[in-house]
Amino acid sequence: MARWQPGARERLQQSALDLFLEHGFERTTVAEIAARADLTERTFYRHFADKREVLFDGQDRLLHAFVDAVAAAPVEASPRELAEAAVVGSRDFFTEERRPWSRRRHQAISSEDGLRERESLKMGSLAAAVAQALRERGVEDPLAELAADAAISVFRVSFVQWIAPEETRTMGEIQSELFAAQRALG
Amino acid sequence: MARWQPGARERLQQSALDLFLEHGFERTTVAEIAARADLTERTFYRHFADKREVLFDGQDRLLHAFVDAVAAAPVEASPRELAEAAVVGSRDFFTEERRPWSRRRHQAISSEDGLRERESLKMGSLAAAVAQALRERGVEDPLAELAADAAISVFRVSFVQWIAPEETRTMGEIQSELFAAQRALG
DNA sequence: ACGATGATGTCACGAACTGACATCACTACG
DNA sequence: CGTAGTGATGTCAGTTCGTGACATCATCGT
Repeated sequence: MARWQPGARERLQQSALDLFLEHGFERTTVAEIAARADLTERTFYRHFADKREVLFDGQDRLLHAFVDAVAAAPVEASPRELAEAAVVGSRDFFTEERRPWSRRRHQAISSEDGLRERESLKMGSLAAAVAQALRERGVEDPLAELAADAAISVFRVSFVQWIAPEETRTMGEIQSELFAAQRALG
Repeated sequence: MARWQPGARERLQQSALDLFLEHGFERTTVAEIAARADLTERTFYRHFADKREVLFDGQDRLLHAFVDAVAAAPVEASPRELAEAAVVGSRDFFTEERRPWSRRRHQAISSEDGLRERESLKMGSLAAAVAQALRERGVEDPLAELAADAAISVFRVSFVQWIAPEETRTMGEIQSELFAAQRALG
C-alpha cells in the first residue's frame, strides 16, 4: 500500500520545507525528507536535481512570464519600459493565497547559506533571460544588461517587501512605488 | 621533504584553476587538486571551506573596499553618488597584471553551474554590504537597496567587459561609460 | 487478461566534507 | 644546545550527497 499515491512531488516539497524550518537545511537529510513523504531518497532525486532545488520549483514558469512580457510589450517601448514590462508580467504569480507559503519558504531560504546561494543564482538567471529578451527586442549591450539588472532589482526588493510580516499591499502596488523610487535615483 | 613548503594556499588555487580549465570543475576531484599542490585533501579543506571557494579568495578585501569607499564619500553626496563611490573605490584591485588571471578564472567560472552559483552569491553579498553601508550613511530603504543594486550592476557588467578578449580600457574608463549609460536609462 | 509505460524501490559506489588524533617543522626560551 | 610549545599538515573513519544499473509494482489501453 501507499505506493503510487499522487502528488509525490508536492509532498516532497512540503516535507522539505517543514523540516528545513524545524531543524535547518544542513541538519536535514534527504532521506528524512523522503521518509516523511513516504518515499525513498532515490525518488527524491528523480523529482529534484539536488537537495536545494526542492524549494525552487516553478522558477521556469516565472522566467517565461518575464520573457514573454518583454516580447509582448508595445513596439514604441523604451529599454526601461521593456524591462519594467518583464516585472509587471510576473504579478499574477504572487496571489494572496500564495503569500503565506512564500513567507515560510523565504524564512527557510534566508537563514541558510546554501539556499541563499541557489536563490542568488536564480535571480541571476532571471536577469540574464531578461537581458536576452531585451536584445531580441533590439536593445544593444550594455544597455540591455543594465536595464535587465534594474528590473530584477525592483523585482527582488518588491518580493522582500511583499512577504514582510505586516505587509498587505499587492505585488503590483509595491512594484509601482519601487519603479518610481528607482527613477528618482537618477 | 616537501613538507612545510610556503605558499600552500596559492599552490592550491593555481592547481585548482589549472585543473578546472583542463578537465572542468565537476570532473576534477579535491584530491587531485591537493595532489598537484603536493598536499592532501584534508589540507585543502583547512584552507578553503569547500571546493568552490578556492576560486573566490580575496572577496573579503573587495567587499571592504566597497564599504570603506562609501564611508569615505563626501557628506553632500547623493544616494546614487554614494553607491557609485563604492564601485570606484574598488578600481585598484583590477590592475593590468591581474587581467590575465582574471580572464582564466572567469572562463572557468562561467562554464560551470556550481561556480556561477557561488559567484552569484558573492555579488549578492557585495550588494547587501553596499546597501548596509548606504543605510549607515543615512539612505533609507528601499532606496539604499535600489542604489546598491544599481552600483553592483555596473560593477558586474564592467568586469565582464574588462576581461573581454580584446579589451584594453582600464576598469575606471569602462565604469565611467557604464555609469553614464545607466543614467541615460532613466 | 495482458502487455506497455512510467513511477518507485533496491543496491552499490564515488566524491564532498568533517571530527579526532597523530606527526612533523619551525620558533622561543632557558 | 636542547627542549617545550605552536601551528600546519597527515591519517583515518565516518556521514551525507548524488548517480548509475537494474528490479518491481501500479495503471492504462486494447
